[in-house]
Amino acid sequence: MEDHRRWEQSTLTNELLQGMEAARKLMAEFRTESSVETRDLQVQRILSSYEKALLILKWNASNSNTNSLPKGPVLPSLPPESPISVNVSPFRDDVDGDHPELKPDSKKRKMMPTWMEQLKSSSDNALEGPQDDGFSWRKYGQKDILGAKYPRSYYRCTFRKTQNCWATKQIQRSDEDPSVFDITYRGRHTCSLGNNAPKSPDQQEKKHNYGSDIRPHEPLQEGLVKFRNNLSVDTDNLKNEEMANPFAFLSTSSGYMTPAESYSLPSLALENDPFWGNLSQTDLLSPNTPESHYLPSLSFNMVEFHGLKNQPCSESDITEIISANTSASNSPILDFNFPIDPAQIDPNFPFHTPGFFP
DNA sequence: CAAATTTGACCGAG
DNA sequence: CTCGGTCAAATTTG
Repeated sequence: MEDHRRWEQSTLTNELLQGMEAARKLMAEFRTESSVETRDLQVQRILSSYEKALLILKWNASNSNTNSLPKGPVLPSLPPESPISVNVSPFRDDVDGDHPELKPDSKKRKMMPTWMEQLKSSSDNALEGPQDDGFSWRKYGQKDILGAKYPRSYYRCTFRKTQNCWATKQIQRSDEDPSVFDITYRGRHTCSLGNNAPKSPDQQEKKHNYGSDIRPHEPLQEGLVKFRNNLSVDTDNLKNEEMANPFAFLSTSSGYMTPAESYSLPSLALENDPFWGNLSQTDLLSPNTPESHYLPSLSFNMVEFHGLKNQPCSESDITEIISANTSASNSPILDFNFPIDPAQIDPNFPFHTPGFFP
């Protein structure tokens, strides 16, 4: 409780400060003749910071009187004008108190933290599938799923062998909207990527073949083409970078910080700040990155399962939650469920600003 | 050549 | 048996 307050306080302050900082930089950059990308980056940061701050405030307000433990997809409304649609709902985590990371035996596999996100590619990427999420995955299977139109792809962390990282994910194209991908993550990253370890750029993998499921299958093309037509695309320079951020597990405090800040941070490699660790360092911090791809996606919707110990869910529960969320994706819901310790300041939600087009 | 993907076989759960 | 998930040999990629 107290922890929460302190956490909120510092996060809020932090976000606002960052927003201000970014705004200043932006101003400076407008004077000089800086690149569009740099400006975008700054704007991105500003928006992100303010959004986070707002969310925190919202959440705080709606939660101040009730108990601090939210359960389920309950969060009162966010500002309706908010372009973001984030939905976080608890699911499960490692429940047994032992050391799960070490041996995710087939049995325990089910007990791994699992969460799901649903994201929509911009029309540019509609055929490609979701963009790189900052990790490197190796596809190990593909299955046709019973009532589903599109096959499901199975990925595991590239470093499973070398670093004993057992994170996996599944990607499945949505039936009704081919540009929407349901991504289910399972297990945390324990690899260097997940640990926010500095990583040589050349090691950074970029190409993902999510689109491969489009190949030997049937009328996909036609549906996609149609979709393309429906969406006017002028978003040429817009690369959609989504970020699945299981922030309930997050522990570090990097993220949308200024490069200086990020670098100076000790970057506590606590199991789970995979996303922000990577993104902030590899993507955000290096203007020389060929692709500047953290521009807003058209829509982003994440469902996160975090597992309350006293509230075990079954697989069927999951799907229920998911579909529920899916259908309600227009009403942004946020359910923070942080077992966070106050020292961890900046969980850095992957909020985007889909409405923003320069 | 190594590393990533493809794809049918395999396996366990139900 | 079916289904979803994984394995692993063959193939592709770079």
